Amino acid sequence: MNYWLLKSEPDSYSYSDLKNEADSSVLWDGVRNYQARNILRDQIQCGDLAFFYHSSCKYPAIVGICRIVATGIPDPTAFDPDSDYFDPKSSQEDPRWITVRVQALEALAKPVLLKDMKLDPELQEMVLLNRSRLSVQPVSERHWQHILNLAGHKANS
DNA sequence: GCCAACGTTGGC
DNA sequence: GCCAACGTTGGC
Repeated sequence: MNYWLLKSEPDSYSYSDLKNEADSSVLWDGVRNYQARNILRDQIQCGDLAFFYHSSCKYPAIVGICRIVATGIPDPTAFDPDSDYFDPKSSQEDPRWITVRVQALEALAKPVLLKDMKLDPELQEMVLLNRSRLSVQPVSERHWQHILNLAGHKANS
């Protein structure tokens, strides 16, 4: 079991939007960064957990928990000429963009603000604080548990 | 809205 | 393969 962090701009797609989906799940489409794609394609496994992070907003923060419920899915928006994410170099036979389906589990009791994470000595090594532009990123188990504690959740065992 | 960081593109 | 130009991300 591994842990991840997924970013989304709440003005375009928020954690509550995910909660409101049928089955609280959605295909994580539209990622067009190769490093993020490689994580989606090669590393994320079914059953892994991910934080849902709100970026580019007034209070950037981790706001909820999701579970990966399906993997290895070609991103259909790459095949759609009407999509903002259309990529003519991606074909059905050789899809360039592979992604996963995520399901909302629960919102954090208290969102964990970026500004507080920046001040927390335990979290200085987080990818979020060092490679802030990567939209799909790993979270260590230690950081995962620490953030859950900050969020007012009981630690898992 | 600004701008630093950094990823991508394309000419050579 | 280098690197300048350009585009995007995302915090502030």
